[in-house]
Amino acid sequence: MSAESTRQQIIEAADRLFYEQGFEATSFADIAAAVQLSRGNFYYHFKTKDDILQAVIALRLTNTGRMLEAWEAGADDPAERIRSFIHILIMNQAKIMLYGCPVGTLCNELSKLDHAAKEDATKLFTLFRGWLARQFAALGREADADALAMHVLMRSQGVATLATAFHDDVFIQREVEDMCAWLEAQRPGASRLQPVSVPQS
Amino acid sequence: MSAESTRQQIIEAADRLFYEQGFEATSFADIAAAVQLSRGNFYYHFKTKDDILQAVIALRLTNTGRMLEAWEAGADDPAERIRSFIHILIMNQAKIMLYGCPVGTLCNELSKLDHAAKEDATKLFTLFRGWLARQFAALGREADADALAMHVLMRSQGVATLATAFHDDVFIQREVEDMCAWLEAQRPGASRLQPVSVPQS
DNA sequence: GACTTTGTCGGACGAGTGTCCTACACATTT
DNA sequence: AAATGTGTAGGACACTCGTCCGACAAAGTC
Repeated sequence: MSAESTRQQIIEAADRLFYEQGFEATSFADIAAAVQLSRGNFYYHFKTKDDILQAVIALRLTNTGRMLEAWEAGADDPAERIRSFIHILIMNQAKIMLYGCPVGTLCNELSKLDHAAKEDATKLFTLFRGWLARQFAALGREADADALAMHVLMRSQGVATLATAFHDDVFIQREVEDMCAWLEAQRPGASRLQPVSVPQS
Repeated sequence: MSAESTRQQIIEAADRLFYEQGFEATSFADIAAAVQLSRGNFYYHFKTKDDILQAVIALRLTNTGRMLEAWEAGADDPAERIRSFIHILIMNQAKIMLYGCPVGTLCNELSKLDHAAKEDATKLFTLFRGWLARQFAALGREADADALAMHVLMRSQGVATLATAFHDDVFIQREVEDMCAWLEAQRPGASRLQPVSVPQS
């Protein structure tokens, strides 16, 4: 097998395992078993575990960028694009209830470990943040686009954390709908007075 | 030193270290060093690491219960009590920006480890959830009290996660204010039409 | 055919892990 | 003074960890 494709397989397996088990709890042996390689052979592709982490973060940055481009190509209305973001909570519902948000949980773990790559992991958030802010600006909210972006990001993180703890898909559904209602209320054309945004039970 | 007080010291040190470093990343040796005990001596007080985790969760449940009682005693207005909850984001700002929410990060970690104690950790959330729901019910929102409680919990978790990633105290301040504005709008007496709830930048 | 490169294998390394045991200092009781 | 019980110390244990090495097979190059 070519070195490049083996390397890619390793990164993808590590990506999945870091998500499902966490970075520290995933050992070289785990990844090696997943791609059916000897543990020692790893050294040929990655000198250290941190190298794998860097590669995984780079992969996630690439994939995330592609996803954002696809959402942008898929809709002209900025609000519709933001809804695409919100709905990953539902699309990835099952995995989120098991393992949480891949970005949030990784950032949390690396922060606790005081790991050198924690700033790199935060770049994943920054990518979403910038994209969301651009959508809100396109929606006519240039002045507070970044604050609105952080608000959406905040909600998605909160939903993911509680969904993991309570395994409650009804909760996810309800909060996604509430988030979409909030989003509609952010259009500059919308009335200053809005229906009270309440999670319906 | 009495066994009871040594045991208590161990639990408190473990509580802090589990929060700051995470459960798995904290070793017996770390806790032993923190309370200046020999590592081997630990076995006298705790048979396994999981026992310490159980004790830490029990301690947190007790402390949380006490805190909730204090908030209840400190204000008659349910909204004021809920604000007490919201403001822990500001009171613990510094620690949250470093280590996140003690409850959320623990639940996330234990979920990934598929640890037996993950349900016990979730009880910490359940404690807050029930208390918040009772406050919303007292506010006159019996019908959707639990959904509102989850909504507040969700927001606090989201704020904590992003605060850890971005180390942004202005963001925390802004979201706390937005949350308090949202809270006021939940009073049954409040107009059906509300000012658009927007995080101010 | 000889030689180099590439990718893989099995295993060794030192360190650190959770767990567990024995020995001992001290206080209390008999 | 002797015996007992409590809390601590130090280290052994079996194991896993990340890291790293030397050997080797397959492929390509001269």
